[in-house]
Amino acid sequence: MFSKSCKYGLRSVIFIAGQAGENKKVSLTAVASGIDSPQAFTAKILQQLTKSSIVNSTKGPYGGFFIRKEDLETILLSDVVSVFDGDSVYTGCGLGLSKCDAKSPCPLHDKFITIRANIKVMLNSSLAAILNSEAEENLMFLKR
Amino acid sequence: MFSKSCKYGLRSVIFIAGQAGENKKVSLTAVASGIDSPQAFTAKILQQLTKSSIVNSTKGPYGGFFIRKEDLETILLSDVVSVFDGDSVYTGCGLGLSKCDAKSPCPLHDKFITIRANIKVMLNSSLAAILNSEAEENLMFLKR
DNA sequence: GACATAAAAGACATATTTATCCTTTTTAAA
DNA sequence: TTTAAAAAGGATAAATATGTCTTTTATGTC
Ligand code: SF4
Ligand code: SF4
Repeated sequence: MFSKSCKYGLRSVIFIAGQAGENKKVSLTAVASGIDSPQAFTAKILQQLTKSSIVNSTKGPYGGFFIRKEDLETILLSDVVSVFDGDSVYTGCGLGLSKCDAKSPCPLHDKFITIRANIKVMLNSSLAAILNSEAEENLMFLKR
Repeated sequence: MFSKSCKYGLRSVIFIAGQAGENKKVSLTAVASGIDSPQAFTAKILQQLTKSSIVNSTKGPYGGFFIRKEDLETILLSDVVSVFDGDSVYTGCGLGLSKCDAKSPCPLHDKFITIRANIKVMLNSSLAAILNSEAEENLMFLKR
């Protein structure tokens, strides 16, 4: 469904967002251990996320990665996915065909449309929505 | 969604099934050009499909790949997918987590369940169903 | 049996994704 | 100003996916 990078990215963002309460910053080490991912690779993931300004960062002591509280509402999961996997989720064809032509659709057309619509709905969740759906600070699921 | 191998596999099977009317056999060349895929790689794909006895084959002159008419009803798209991508479609986790625990689900749990259910429905289509849904021999969509 | 044809099998090649390591730059605190 | 913490960047390595090529094996025709 999503690339591994994308999954780490989603988990990273959710983890960092979980700390956004007091504008707290988290270090690379904290993120990697918080989502149980390889640290060096996670560094690259976080770089991409900061370059696309989904997360912010400051260098030096007491620095780290963070997301501002007021941004939780506006950042959508789809924003994160598009950084890593582009729009393949929406345009990708179930049979690997290059064109999806609604006029002469393949036999799976309708079913694929449904699936894509579901995915779209899911990715339209804001970070705030994700966090609210869980009991306070219970982000343990990220480390499974 | 599916690996490239899997997509070639699906298209190959649908193409071969389309010829199953008269128990006709099709050569590798015919398949590759019929679904517009790299020939040498398609050979590998077809090997895997015969090894898992989804398609049959005979060597030598007048040989080729074929699917028996009576098997069109029983072969499901899910059979093909599982050859190439295993059960990752069903078990794979949207966040790349190793366990999906329904007791302490992640925030995306419900939405993912829905998506997976849709995929399951789609893959439950038999080859016969796929072929019937199209006007006779109009399998041009395979070459897009 | 000799020959031609077509798939099977395995060795080889390339591309992409995933992951690690090491150095440089920035920054805050002492 | 020195020092240490932390991200940024570049180079590289390992793993996987994708793709090609050559040889072997089976089978129908003559
Ligand atoms: S409907 Fe058919 S042609 Fe369109 S994207 Fe899906 S598989 Fe491809
Ligand atoms: S519901 Fe959550 S834990 Fe379960 S598979 Fe989906 S993302 Fe993973």
